[in-house]
Amino acid sequence: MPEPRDTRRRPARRPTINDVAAAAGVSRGTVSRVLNGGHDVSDSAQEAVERAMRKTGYVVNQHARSLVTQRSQSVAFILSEPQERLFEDPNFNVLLHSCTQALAKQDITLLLTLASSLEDRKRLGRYLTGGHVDGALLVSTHSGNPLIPELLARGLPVVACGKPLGFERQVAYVAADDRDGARQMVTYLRSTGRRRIATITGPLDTSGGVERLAGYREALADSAPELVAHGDYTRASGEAAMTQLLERAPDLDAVFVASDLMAAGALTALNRAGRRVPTDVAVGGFDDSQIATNTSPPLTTVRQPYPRIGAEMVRLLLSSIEGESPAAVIIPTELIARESA
Amino acid sequence: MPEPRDTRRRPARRPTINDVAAAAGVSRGTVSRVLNGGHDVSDSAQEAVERAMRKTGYVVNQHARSLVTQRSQSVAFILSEPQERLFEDPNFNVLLHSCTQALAKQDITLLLTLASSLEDRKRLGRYLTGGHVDGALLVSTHSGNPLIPELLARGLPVVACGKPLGFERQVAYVAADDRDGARQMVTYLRSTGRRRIATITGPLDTSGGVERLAGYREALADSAPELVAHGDYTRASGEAAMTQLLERAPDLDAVFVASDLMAAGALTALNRAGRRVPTDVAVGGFDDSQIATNTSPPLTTVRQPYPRIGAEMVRLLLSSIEGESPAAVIIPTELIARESA
DNA sequence: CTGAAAGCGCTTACAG
DNA sequence: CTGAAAGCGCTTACAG
Repeated sequence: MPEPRDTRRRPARRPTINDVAAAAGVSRGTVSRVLNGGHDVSDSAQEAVERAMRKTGYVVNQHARSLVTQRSQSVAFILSEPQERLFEDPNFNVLLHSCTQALAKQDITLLLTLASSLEDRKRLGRYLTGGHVDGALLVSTHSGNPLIPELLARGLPVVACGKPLGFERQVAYVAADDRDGARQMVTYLRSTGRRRIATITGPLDTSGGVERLAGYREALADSAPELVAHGDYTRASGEAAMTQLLERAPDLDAVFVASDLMAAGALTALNRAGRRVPTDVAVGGFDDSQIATNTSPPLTTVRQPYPRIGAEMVRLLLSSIEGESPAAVIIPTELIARESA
Repeated sequence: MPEPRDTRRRPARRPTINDVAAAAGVSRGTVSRVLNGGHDVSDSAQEAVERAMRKTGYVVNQHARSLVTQRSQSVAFILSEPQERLFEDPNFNVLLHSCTQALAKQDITLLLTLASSLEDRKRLGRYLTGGHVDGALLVSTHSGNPLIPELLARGLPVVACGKPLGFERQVAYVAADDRDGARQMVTYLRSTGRRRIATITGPLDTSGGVERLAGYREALADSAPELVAHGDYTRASGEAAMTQLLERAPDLDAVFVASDLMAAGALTALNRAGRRVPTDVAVGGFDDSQIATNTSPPLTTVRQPYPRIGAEMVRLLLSSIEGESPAAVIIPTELIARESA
């Protein structure tokens, strides 16, 4: 009969700074100095420590380090959206990428956290304020999100993408110039001779929803209520809103849609209704995401410079972690003309 | 002239266990016992501590706690894929969701980490082995992924989704029965009278790619090489592979595609080539993801039970954290007949 | 340039 | 049931 094997792994004791110090024949203080940039350390000591670290396979214990420095060297990227949206909307992808890049330069890890349900948000609040992260990037902020006041109360540095409605003064944020972008688009549509210009808005509890609608109204002498329909940034909502608009205002000759993804949905509805784009109806989007070039016809849209937005968010967050008070950065948008309008 | 305001926020000192102890008139030990389940604490002490915690706004410092318990109460969900795939493929979404659910029950936080570039993987390796997480869920594992040996060497508990090629014995994993699923599908296609059955495989450095191809071959008396084309699980690759197959074997009357997303791409190619599905060509997918019901026609496919896969992964990871040795779980698959075959 | 020492905020045997 | 004390693994003035 085979001897019963112990199936439990013995969790190997990790080498500590003491092991390294012993192996290198120096004090823990010197090892620590090497770990933290090697200032005030002689070449010979530096070398001995480095060799000892390799030999022992030393990896710093972040908890111990964080306990004294009060820094975790990581920040959270918080998506408080239903998970489906995260995966449907390429904007998140692009923003995530640019934030990761910007943080990597500072050797800070980005933790992606999802907070779809209320339950999730509670756990997340505890996690974030437990010292796990030095700050948070808040991505899609609907007004009434309970996470904001909680993080604020705990003093966690936060930077939002888009104006955080209700917290404009207290939370740093980076936003594209939504209002001006919408205005540019509508002005452009008018310049091409369109007269019955409808709009599909984003959710009105987000600044993107509110501001782009405001820009639309500003650019129009008179905006008829039947020309305004609402979406929630999903493709399906764009399709539904377009269908609705066609029923209410069959004579419309243009539509400004507050996101490319919704615009793609609107194209589907127009196509089904037999309207040609742009001959019968001109369509303008917003974002200039990857979608804009994949639709048929490709979308005329308003570019949100996400790489820059991400970089600015990171910059603001790091300075907020250093104690700077919350600032707002507004980044200009640009009209990109393609074939849909 | 207005007095220059100090724009720096004073980082408020967080209350510690000492503040709570003082406010409650007990020792730190007693506060700690309340924090850790309240065993061996009198009702009156318990109550006094709870009141003191509310009053002081106490939140436990996780670093201090982790330093002594050697546990972080969080695990990483590692996606070592280009970010685009994460966002394109709904499987990740579903798996992520089920893992989050399963972990939430244990009050463990899930950290989503992306490791697209080599640079990312290095940073991540450091992060993960620095004690930040108690274990890792490895999601899309191509053979040759350098993260696995690194995590292994550091003794971090790891569970993979799909057989981790090259590490089957050393890494716990959960996989659908890929081979049998493929066999079922091909057998089904034959049972409906198809004779020239092609396949579009997944990447051959993943177990899903290898095993589904093996199942396809097993179910066929003789498989001709011109009937096999390769994809990488993206939609575009499915479309390209189908185009290729139609050129090489214009007389094919069925195709088994190793993922629903690639199958959607294949449908596009078939449609463009004027082949009717399923009249001219039957198409079988794999996954039974959301895509399967959205294509036209809806896909006949093989269901991977992701909710169960996620739950099993979490179970294995937790027991691995407890010191259990790596196990493998194979979950049966099921044929779902719809209209494409 | 280097070491000894204090301290970060917790948990957990150990006595009582 | 409770307190005093040791210790988790680091960093950082402070002396020298």
